[in-house]
Amino acid sequence: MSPSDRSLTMDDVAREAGVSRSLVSIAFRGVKGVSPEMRQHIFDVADRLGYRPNVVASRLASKNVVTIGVFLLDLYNAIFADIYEGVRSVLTDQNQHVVLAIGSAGGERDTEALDNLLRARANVVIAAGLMLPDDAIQGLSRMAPIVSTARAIPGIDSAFSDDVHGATQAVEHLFSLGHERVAHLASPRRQGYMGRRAGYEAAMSERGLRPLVVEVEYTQTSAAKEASRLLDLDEPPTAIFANNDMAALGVMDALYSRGLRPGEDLSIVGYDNTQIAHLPAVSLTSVDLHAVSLGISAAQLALQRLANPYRDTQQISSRPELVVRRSTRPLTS
Amino acid sequence: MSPSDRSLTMDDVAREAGVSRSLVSIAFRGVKGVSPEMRQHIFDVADRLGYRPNVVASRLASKNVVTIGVFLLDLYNAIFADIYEGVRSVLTDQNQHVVLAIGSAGGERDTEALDNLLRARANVVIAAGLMLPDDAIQGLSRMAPIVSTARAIPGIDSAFSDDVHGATQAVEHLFSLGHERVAHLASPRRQGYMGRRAGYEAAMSERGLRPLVVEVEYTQTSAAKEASRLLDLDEPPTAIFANNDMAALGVMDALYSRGLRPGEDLSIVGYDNTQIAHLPAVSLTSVDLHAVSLGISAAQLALQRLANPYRDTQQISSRPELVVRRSTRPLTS
DNA sequence: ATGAAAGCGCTAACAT
DNA sequence: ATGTTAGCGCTTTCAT
Repeated sequence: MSPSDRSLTMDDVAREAGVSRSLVSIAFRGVKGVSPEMRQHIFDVADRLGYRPNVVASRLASKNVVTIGVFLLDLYNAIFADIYEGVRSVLTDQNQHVVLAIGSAGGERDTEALDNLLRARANVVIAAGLMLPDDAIQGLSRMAPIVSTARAIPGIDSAFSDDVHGATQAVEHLFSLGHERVAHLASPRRQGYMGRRAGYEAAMSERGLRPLVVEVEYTQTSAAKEASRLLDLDEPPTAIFANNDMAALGVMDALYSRGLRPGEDLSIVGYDNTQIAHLPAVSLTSVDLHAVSLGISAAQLALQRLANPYRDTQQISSRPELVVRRSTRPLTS
Repeated sequence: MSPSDRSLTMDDVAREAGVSRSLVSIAFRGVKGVSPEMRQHIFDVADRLGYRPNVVASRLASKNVVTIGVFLLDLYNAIFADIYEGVRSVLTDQNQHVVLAIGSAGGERDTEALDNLLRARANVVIAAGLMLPDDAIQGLSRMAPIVSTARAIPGIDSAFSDDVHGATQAVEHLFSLGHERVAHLASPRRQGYMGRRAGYEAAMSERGLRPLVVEVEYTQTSAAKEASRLLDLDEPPTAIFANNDMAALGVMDALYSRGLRPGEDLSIVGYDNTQIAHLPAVSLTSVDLHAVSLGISAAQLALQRLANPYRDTQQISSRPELVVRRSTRPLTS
C-alpha cells in the first residue's frame, strides 16, 4: 500500500529492457524504427513494471501530439452530453489529447475555463455554448483557433443549428393549431443566442400578430414565474414558445401549481428536445437541434483547422426539426 | 487572423520586461522573491503580450503543482453533474490542476479513462461511479491514490451514501402505504452496487415477504420492458422500487403505454432524486443521496490524501433521504 | 531582489 | 535497428 514517491520513467523501462530510451520512445509512439521482437519485449517489460508514458512530458517535447480543448457550458444540460458524445466519437486518434473544461449555465466561468484550455496549450478549442460576446471569442481565437458549436460566430469556425428556422417551425406549428396569442419566453439578450427570438418575432409579424416576448433567466423557476405572470394577463396567451426545454418545464410547473394542464389549457413548445421532453409524463413538443451531429461536425472542423491553419473559416448550418407531442393541441374555444 | 506558429514563453516576457526568466516565474507563481513594482511590471508586460503560463511545462518541472484527476461515469446522468459541482467547489487553489475523464454508462470506458488520468500523472484520482470490480480499482490505486465517490471500496478512500439504508427507507415507505407485493428493478450485478438490492431484499424478508428482483440494464427502455413483464404477471406487484430514477421513468413509460397512471395504478420509487423527479408532471418519489455533498467529501478526502499519503484510508458514509412525491400512494383495493 | 544553470521526462534529429 | 544528444518551457537550488 505504500505509494512509490516517483512514478516510472522511460529510462526505467529502457534499463530493465536493456535498450536505450529512444528505442522505448519509438516503440511506444508506434512509429517505425524498432523490430517487432524488440517492440514486444519492450512492451512486456513495461507491462510488468506497470509503466505508463507521461503525456505531460511527451506533450512538452513533441510537436506531433495535438491537444484538443473541449469547453462545455454546463453539465446539467443534457445537450452538452450529446455534443460531447459527438465530439468524442470523432476524436479517437492516439496522438490526439483531449482536455475538458466545464463552465456554468450563466456563463460566469467562460473566461476561466477557456483560459485553462489555453494554459494547457490546446492547439484548437471546441467550444459548446459559450456565453461570451463575439468579439471576446474572436480575440481569444488569436491564441488558439476556436470552433464554436451550437452558436454561429462570424470569423470563427462554427457548427450550429438554424435557430431562426427552428423557431419559425415551432410558431407555425402553433398557428396551424389555431393559436394566435402566442408568447415567447426568451433567453437573456446575449450575442449568439438571439435566433430563436428573432424567428418567433418574424413569424408573428408576418402573420400580422403582435409578438409578446418575456426574458427569463436560465432557470426553471424564473420561467415558471414569468409564465405565471403571463397567465394572469387579461388576455393570456393560449400558447407559449419557450427558448429551451428547461424553460418549458418551468411553464408546466406554473400550470400545475394552478391546477391547469399542459396541452389542454395551454400549448407549450420547448427547444432542444432533451430526454425529458420524451417522457410520456411530460410529452413536450420541442425542436430538436441534433446535438450529437453538431458535436461531430465541430470535431471535424477542429481536425480540418489543425490540418490547415490558414484555410477560410467554415460555417456549418444544420436544420433543426420540430417534434410534436402532447403539450401542443388545437385551440378549442 | 494568421495564427502565430509558436506561443509565447516566459523568455519572451522576460526579454520584453528586461529581467531574467526566473523572476518572471517567481512573479507568476505568486511566491515571494520579487518586489511589488517589478511584479506589477512583469504582469503588465505579460498582459500586453497576451502571455499565459504553460501548465504543461510547469507541471513537468514542478513537484509543487498537484494534478487532481476526476473521473465521471456518464454525462447523461445529472448525478455526476452534482458530484462534479461538489468537487469543483472545494478545488479552487491556484496550484491545483484538475483534469477530467469521462466514461460511459455501462462502464465500458472505465479503464481507458483512468488510464488517461494516470498518463496525465494525476497525483490523486477522484472517481465517481466506477464500474470496475474492487480488485481492479485497488490495483490501480497503487499507481495513484484513488478516492471513490458514490461507491464504497475496501482499502480505498470512499465517500458514499448508505444504499442499504436508502433502499430500506424506500421499501418501508411502501409498506406504510399498505403495499406488500413490492418488486425491485435492480442494476446489473456488479461489485459496489449491490446495496440497494440488498436493502430491498432484507426489508422484504424481515416483513416475511418474498423478494421479487428483476435485473435491468442502465437504460430506460430496458426498465420499461421488464416493468411491462411484471405488470403481466398473474399477481402483478402493486409497487415497484427502481434502482435509480432512470429506471423508474422506464416504469412510468410502461404504465403510460398501457393507459395506466403512476401512483394511482402502481406506486413507484426511484433513486438519486435527480431533477427530473422534481418535475410536477413526473413527481417521482425518490431517494436523495445528496450528490453535491458526496463530491465535496470526495474532494476533501483527495486533499487529505495528498497531504498525507500514508494515513489510513477513510470511509465517509452519509445518510440518504427519502423524498415522497405523488408516484407513491396508499394501496386501495 | 535578481540571475545562472541544472533538470523534469519525454521527442527528434542525427549518428552509427 | 539502435544509441547519442540537444532541446521543449518551465521550476528551483544556488550564487550574487
